[in-house]
Amino acid sequence: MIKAVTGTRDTLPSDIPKWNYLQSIVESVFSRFNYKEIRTPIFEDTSLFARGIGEATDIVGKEMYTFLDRSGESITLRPEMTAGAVRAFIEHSLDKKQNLNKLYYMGPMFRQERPQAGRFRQFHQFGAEALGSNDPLLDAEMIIMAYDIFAQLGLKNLLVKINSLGVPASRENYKNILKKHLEPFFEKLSSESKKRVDTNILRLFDSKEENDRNIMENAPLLLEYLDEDSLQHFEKVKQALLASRIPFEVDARLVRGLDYYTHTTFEIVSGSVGSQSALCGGGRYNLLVKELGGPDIPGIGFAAGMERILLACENEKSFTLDEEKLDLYLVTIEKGLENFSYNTALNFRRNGLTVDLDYLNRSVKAQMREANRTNSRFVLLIGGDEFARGEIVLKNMSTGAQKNFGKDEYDKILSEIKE
RNA sequence: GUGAGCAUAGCUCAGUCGGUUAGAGCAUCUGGUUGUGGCCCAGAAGGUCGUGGGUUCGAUCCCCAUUGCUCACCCCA
Repeated sequence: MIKAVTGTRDTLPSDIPKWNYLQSIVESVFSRFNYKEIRTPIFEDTSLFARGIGEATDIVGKEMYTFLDRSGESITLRPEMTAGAVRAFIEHSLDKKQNLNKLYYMGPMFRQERPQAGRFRQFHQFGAEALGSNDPLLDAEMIIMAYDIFAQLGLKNLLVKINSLGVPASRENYKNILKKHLEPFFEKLSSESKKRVDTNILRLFDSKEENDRNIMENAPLLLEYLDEDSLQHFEKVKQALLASRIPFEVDARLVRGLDYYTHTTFEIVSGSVGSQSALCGGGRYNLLVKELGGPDIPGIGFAAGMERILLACENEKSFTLDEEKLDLYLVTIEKGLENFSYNTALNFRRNGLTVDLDYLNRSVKAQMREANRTNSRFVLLIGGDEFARGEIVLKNMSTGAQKNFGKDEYDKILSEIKE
């Protein structure tokens, strides 16, 4: 048997309603904040991600689905959306059309990792990007939108964490201070952390090694070394969050994995999923647009993992959806009337009802069971004495009451069903 | 890439201290009025016990390998 490739999943008809529900909430929240949807290709030139996300990151280093196409181009399935959105923004000079572009997206992403609870190789994200303003209110807006979406889904067990990485100058300065501080402890660090001292020293705060954690416990924090502008920016973000009544905490150890972040970074984690608990993450990236060959324009964005969100919703039973119902099921009692039933069904379908009927030549009992199984509100019985008199019988499946109609009285039947 | 656990019917799982016809619940199908659902009752269908090899008179059960899944690490949404 051929099965879905490792880390990919089928979304079966029974799964679709909750996905649609999630998507409808995402769309409604984003559009109320006046974000416009953007769709970009699922694959891009490999160099876009190498430059945009950063060569040193795990995503680029070991997780991308990269291949040569038939003409020898190196192609990569998008592992995240920001790089593609920014590429499109630059390519179409969106900054020339309006000063601030507020964009959102939804779609599949690809990373070749070992699957785990809440992690897949093809997974889905929604997210937003605001390009063209350094206003801290936009930083807060991202967090508010994400939080509002989660809240509308009924999620409870959430924690908003924010931090600031400042600007490159103060960050470089701080990195040197941190490096000096760690020198006496260097030999005690885990081997992974030793490598990171040179490549990405901030990530040492992320280490789960007991020993590393102890060492980092007393390390100086970046927040203490931010320049004045960065501190003010961060302060305004916090004020906006306070005003929005979203609970948050400053986590000076929150360091995000992508190279392009400046100033604000944030993450919302759920206590209701497994160890992959980040439902969304994002931050400001004032250098990325320029890095990708565009104008010197600031940006901020976030991305949220839809599988993780739905997992949290299921574990918390945070919402329930109505059962899917049919308006009408046609039961043909008598052989030879199949065409009449079929055409009658078609007529009601064209009048906006959700209608089905038997295609398996089954007994009346089996047809009734099918009507029940599909949660049909009404059944139309076709055949027998009534049909010989020119009538068909409408049965209300919740009350069991039956009513006769002339077999051409579609309008009467329609209004009976619609009320 | 590393580690651990699991693999029996469509689904969720029993079970065999190695022995002949491998079970349950749910789901499916048929019947219980010649033309009426849900509940109930009766019955049916459905499994080469993940795959390959080994041990044995005999393996679904023990051993080895392999594949897949799950969870965790790394990292991330």
